[in-house]
Amino acid sequence: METPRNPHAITERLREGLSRVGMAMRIDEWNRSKASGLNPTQLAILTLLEGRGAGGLGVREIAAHLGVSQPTATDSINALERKACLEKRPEAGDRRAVRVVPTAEGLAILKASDTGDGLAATALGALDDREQEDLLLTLIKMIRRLQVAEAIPVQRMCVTCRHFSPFAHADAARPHHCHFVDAAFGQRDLRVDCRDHDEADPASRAATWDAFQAG
Amino acid sequence: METPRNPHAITERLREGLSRVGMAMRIDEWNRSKASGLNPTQLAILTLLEGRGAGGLGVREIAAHLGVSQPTATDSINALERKACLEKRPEAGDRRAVRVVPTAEGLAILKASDTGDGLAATALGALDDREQEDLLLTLIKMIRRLQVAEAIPVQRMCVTCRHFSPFAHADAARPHHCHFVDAAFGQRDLRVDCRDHDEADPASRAATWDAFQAG
DNA sequence: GAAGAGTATATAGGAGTCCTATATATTTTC
DNA sequence: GAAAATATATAGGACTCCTATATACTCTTC
Repeated sequence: METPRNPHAITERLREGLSRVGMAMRIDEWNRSKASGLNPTQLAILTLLEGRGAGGLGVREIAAHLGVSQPTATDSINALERKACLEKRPEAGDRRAVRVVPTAEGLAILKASDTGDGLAATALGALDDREQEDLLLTLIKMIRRLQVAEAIPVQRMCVTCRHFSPFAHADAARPHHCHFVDAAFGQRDLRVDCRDHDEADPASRAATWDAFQAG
Repeated sequence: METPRNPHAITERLREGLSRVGMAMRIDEWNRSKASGLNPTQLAILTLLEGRGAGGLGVREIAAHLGVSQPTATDSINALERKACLEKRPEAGDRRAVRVVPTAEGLAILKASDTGDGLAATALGALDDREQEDLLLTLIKMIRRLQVAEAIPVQRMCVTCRHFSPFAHADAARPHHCHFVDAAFGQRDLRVDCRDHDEADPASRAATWDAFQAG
């Protein structure tokens, strides 16, 4: 595994590459934020809350999903509350806790700011269908590893969902099955953040992953 | 291309996935920053300057590489200057301009903070050699597209370098050649940010890329 | 059933990021 | 040599982000 000079591990170069792509995504987020009056962190919180239903999330959960400290999450939640984009509701049965729920106003701003194009779209546009699918599987693997290591909260991915049956069908284009919607779907349709996600228990998560990998 | 429900484009899910991995990398950067006393942005600037030699970079260039506004770059450069991690030297021949150069102190802090492991390493550890190589190629494609679109400054990648000859050798394990070190190397050794990079002119960049893609 | 331990959130305090708009000092161009 | 362009700095302001700690509950345990 000789390299031209100053050998770096491939993981180091992958990190560099991911970081460049990440930079483009940050620029996208700022552009998106200009129209809305909310900065990227605030948009990230609303995005997180969107589709989690009326139950909302606690402050601590939001912090974990954003990868920031709890006081930082409180800061940003307060900023959004001032702007009437969300509200804190008392949690029934625990008077210390709070449920953070987006307002209709907040969801409208979020929706309006979603242009759907930008630098991330440009970058992904360099890839053909096959490469996109491979990238999706690669990212899912990486995210799952982070979950298993308990470095990030469980994401709402198909591969950790109770409703997911990998390679349940013979059809190579649509081998998987989702019991929630009771329909077959393909590798490229795997979800990273599905609002109908229902976390499976650890044992069946592991079994599902094995079946997914073997398929 | 039916999906279980609420069909999202695959690009949307890829963006989500990249964003999760990016979050893990941000957490890494904060962890790294704790020991050093420099925050992630400051470490990013030093990383950028490291290996660019005594010539350094201008404020505007640094801003472009970080994807932030010029005043923001000035802010962070000043913070680093206060901490004696870099200095601003007058540019010979242009009295408006400045060359930002890291100090030995700054480089030492940078080096000391580089643990080499962390969440990014964990995530990448879920991949086998083949997947890592594919991911590297995918990222290079994406980054190149962003460069071509002039969304980000030219990165110091092999595929835009004057010294790079793609598929110059019959050896499938080491098909490429670097004229700077005059050695053959493989796909998985492609650089994302090589300090010996020498940007080729647009015409030969395009020709090199075509040859690289065809190979 | 009252300490004590643990958990959920808020506050305090402070450095620094990040923006837009604008000022200052030079080059460069016509 | 005036106007246009360029390189950086300043001003002003909203917030992010941290650590440490306070406050208010809830759960455990003797």
